[in-house]
Order: sequence, then structure tokens, then C-alpha cells
Amino acid sequence: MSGQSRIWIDAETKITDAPEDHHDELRLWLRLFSVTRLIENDVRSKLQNQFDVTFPRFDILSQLYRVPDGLILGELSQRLMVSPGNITSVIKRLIEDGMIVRNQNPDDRRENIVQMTAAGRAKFAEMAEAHEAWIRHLTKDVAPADIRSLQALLQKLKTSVRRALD
Amino acid sequence: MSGQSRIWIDAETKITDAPEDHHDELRLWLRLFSVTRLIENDVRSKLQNQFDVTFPRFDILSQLYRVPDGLILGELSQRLMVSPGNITSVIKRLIEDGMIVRNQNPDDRRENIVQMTAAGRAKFAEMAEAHEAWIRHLTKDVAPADIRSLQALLQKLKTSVRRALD
DNA sequence: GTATTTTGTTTTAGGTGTCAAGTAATCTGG
DNA sequence: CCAGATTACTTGACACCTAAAACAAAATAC
Repeated sequence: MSGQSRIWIDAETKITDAPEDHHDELRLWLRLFSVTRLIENDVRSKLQNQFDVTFPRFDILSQLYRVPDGLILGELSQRLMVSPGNITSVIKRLIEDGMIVRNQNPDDRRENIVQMTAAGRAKFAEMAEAHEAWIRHLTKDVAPADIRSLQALLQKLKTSVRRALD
Repeated sequence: MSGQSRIWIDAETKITDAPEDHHDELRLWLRLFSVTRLIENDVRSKLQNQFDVTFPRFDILSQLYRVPDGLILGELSQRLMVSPGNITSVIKRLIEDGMIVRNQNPDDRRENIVQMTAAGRAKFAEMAEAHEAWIRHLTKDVAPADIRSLQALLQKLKTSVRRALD
């Protein structure tokens, strides 16, 4: 076997075993970002057209729907990963729309608890059903096993990111 | 082998083969969205603090950096998946910053071509290097093989989404 | 060859996003 | 207790973002 051949095989082996270069992580991020934006744009426009609700409001409602006792504004801010200053105005509009109510915690008057109204729950239930159907439609050509793999890998990614952020 | 044992094995097998329910796709979307926002928030704040540049501007610069001949505003809008009306104002500010220049296409005076200046390229090169390092740091606990799997699966997802959007 | 349509971009109105400074309520150390 | 720190939230300034209407240039139709 010539030195030349040896080198060539090694190169191939390396490509098969570990085709990653230093740019793989960046490419992953770009792809993650672009597919997320693609889905988000579609969901956003459908929410607007079919339910006259914005994506951020839907996002807040999703959180509150799962917690009938309501959430403190700060918790909402953390769960949605948006700034506290942002929550204030969006909440105000949701209250004006009659979707949620806001109450000061008597034990700590700094805290404001927001929770959905019955009307809000009813309206949101419709939206949530449509939303899930849209997502199923968008992902219809992805095999169930791939869906689960993606979930698991995204969980790993999230864990890595959270650890790095500490 | 007892019937009891058989049943138990079947149940396990089923869980392994097809644990999906109708909510898997939705859960995938929620996870995708949340990990993307997590990374995006970190990148956004670092870009702001270390380079005094916003994420959307960085996004535009990334595209232009790869195309030295420049891009028409509409192409930029499509690639970034943002509305045309949005591009206008962000581009205006990048021009004021001296990062890019804008020229009308003499062959079709409706088209405006934007491209980076030499100064813009130099500044962006620094940002891009830092950006890639941040991403590598955030993903450092994800195995290289998982990075590649994620890329591939996200590509499948993107293909499914694009097909569904037609 | 003009009228009509299409294409590329801008403008406008309104909602969402950040950060930083400000206010109010609570907690804590002396 | 009570001054200073901390916590929860709001406000204000500014940047993005979209949809829809407006505009200008080019392509098409007759």
C-alpha cells in the first residue's frame, strides 16, 4: 500500500466518521432560526386572519390557559422569555379585549396576578385547536420517528444552551 | 414465557416503536420555538452590548457579506423572510451607519441594489467571528453527531413546511 | 402606442420588542 | 423601627415588524 493511498483512505475515513467542521454549529443555528421563522410567519398570519389575534397575545393566552389560577406578571415574562416592560402593554390590551383579568395579590401588593376569563378560555380553545391543526399540517411530511428524534435532540440542545448561559 | 410477561413486552415495544400521539407535532413546535428564542435573546443582547448592532441589522449584513455584488431589496426581503416594508427602514439606518451602499439599477430603475462597503465588511467580519464563537459555546454540550442529526432533521422539517405552504 | 397590469419599493398605522430609569411595596440589618 | 436594599411593575425612548395603501417604473395587451 502506498503512502499516497494511505493518506487518501484516512481522509475518507475522517469524512465518514466526523464530517463536522467548525462551522457545523453555526449552520445548525441558521437552519434552526430559518425554519422557526418560516413556521412562525405562517402561524402569525393565520392567527391574524382567522382569529384577529396577534402571535404574542396567543403566546400569553397559551400560558394562562394551562394555569387556571393565573400567573404573576413576572412569571409570565420569564416563561415567555420576553422583557417585563413588554408584558405590561400586551396584558393591558388582552384585558381590554375581555380575554383576561388582573388582580393585585393582597398578600403582596407588588404582585399582579392575571388569569383568563371564561370567555377568554372559550375563545382560546378554538384558536388552540386550529393552531394544532396548522402545525400538524406543516409537519405532515415528517415521519413520526423523526418528530420524536427532533424533540429529543432539541431538548439536548436546550440543555446545552441553558448550561452555557449560567 | 407467561402471558403477563408477553403483554408487558408488547406494551414496551409499542412505546419504543410509536409513542407518538396527536400532540407530538405541537410539542415539537413549542420546543423549537422556545430554544430558538433562548438562543436568539442571548445573541441579540451580545450583539447589542459588544458591537452596538441590532439583530435585524446583523441579519441583513450576514446576507450581504456573502454576496459581494449585492442584492436587490426584494431578494433581501425574501431571504430574511421579513416584509418588504420592513427592509426599507433598516436599510436606511445601515446606510447612515456607513455599513452598506445603495444603487439604483440603471437597467430597471425600480430595483435598488444594496451592497456592503469595505468598512462594513471589515466590521462585520469581527462580528461574525464573535457570533460563531457564541454559537459554538452555546452548543458545546451537544455531541457533533447530534449536531449533524439535528441539521438533517431540521432540513426535513423545513422541506415539509415549504411543501405545506404551497 | 396608449391603457392596463404587474413589479419593486415606500409610506402609514398600529402592535411588539428591548433597555434603562422611575415608582411603589416589601424585606432586612442595625 | 426605620433607612437602605430588593422586588414587581410601569413608563418612555427607540427599533422592528406587518399589512395595506400608495407610488413609480416596466411589461403586457389591445
